[in-house]
Amino acid sequence: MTDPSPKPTRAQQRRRTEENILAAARRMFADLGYDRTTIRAVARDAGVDPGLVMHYFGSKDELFARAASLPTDELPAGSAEQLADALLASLAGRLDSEPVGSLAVLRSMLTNADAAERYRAAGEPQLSRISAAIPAADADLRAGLLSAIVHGVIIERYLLRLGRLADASPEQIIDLLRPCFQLLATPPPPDPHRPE
Amino acid sequence: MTDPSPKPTRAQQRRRTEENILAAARRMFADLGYDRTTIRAVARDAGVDPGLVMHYFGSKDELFARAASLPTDELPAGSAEQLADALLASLAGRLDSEPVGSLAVLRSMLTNADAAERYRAAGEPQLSRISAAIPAADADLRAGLLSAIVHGVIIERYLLRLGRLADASPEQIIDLLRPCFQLLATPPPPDPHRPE
DNA sequence: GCGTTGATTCAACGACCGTAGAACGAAGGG
DNA sequence: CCCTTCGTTCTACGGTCGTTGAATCAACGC
Repeated sequence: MTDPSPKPTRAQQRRRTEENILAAARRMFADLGYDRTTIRAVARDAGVDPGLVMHYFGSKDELFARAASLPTDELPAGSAEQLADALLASLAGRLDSEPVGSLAVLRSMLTNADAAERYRAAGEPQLSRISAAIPAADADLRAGLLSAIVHGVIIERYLLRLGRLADASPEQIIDLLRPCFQLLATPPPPDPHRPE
Repeated sequence: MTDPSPKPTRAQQRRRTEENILAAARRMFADLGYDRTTIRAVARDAGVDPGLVMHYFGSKDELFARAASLPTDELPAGSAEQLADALLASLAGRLDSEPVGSLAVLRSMLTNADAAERYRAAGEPQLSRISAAIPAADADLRAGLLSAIVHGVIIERYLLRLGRLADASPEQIIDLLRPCFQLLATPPPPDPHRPE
């Protein structure tokens, strides 16, 4: 039989430890933010020497860049309503599987300019996608508000842990948010004559 | 004539420097967050010696406590609709006069447990006030969402500076948000028989 | 087998931080 | 006028941080 774990080859072991370090880093960046996360603590958490972290990742900044690279959800093309629903679905996904990666960026970006830039770069295209789909003059603003709501919910639930948002079911939250999203995504039909 | 500024008395000078320090601290805590704000930098910004900051405020924590003490807006009693409007008005106020004080807490609370506790303590009573006024079984959750939206807008506008939210007029934002707030504050009338 | 590579550790440097306490010097009360 | 008060500065300590470079030692190619 091919015993899978008698002696990990050197390359395997290397990748394994590197992954351990990255996992520990993600955890700490999400919990503590960039500044309070120390390379020494990450190394201790991963069971290795601080020097090794430097050897693999070069610097704390690069470690953060590697740890906080998050796959951006792909938004499908479609009408504004469909886009709003997709946005809600994406939020739901981030709500029931606590997104350690994006928490790391969110928590860190408020004190780390690099994290802020990274997040802005990742978020802007989605923002303009949404904005483009909204048939209104203030589409940009509406898209910004949708984004603000998503961030507000995530921050309130995972970072501030305020009120009942922390332990509500994602479905409940989504259900309450859906009408708001529809309202923001689809402005009242642009009839040229005033209705009253 | 009573010349107001030939020789400031000692007490006056003392209070003036103390106020300078507090102003510098508020600015830095809001811009950089708790960790990146150093007593040395605050002192430099205020034009005094770091030791003086310690002498006046005792510790960095107490300096933060003094700098970040924010007057919580009083929410008037009333129906859920009125409360939602009051909440919107409060948000509008915080939107057009950039609230350095509350930014300091908001930015710091994500990495400083003390700031988080302070903010939670200040926010909880308002939350339950709102919750109590909403006639629905999920009032707590609805209140939490209202709070999340407020925070999301402020964070997106001042901290993340994402999209068009950063330079939109408060009135525009409020107008778009009002229907959402009404929707969340006043659930569909509880008619016992299903409408369809 | 043997020299080499590479994963990993160790010890140390310089910088910066919060904080403490002594020292100075002018304002204020008697 | 002198002595006290107190606003203010200076110097220094201990600690932690990111980062570095040499040292160690097992895995690997030939």
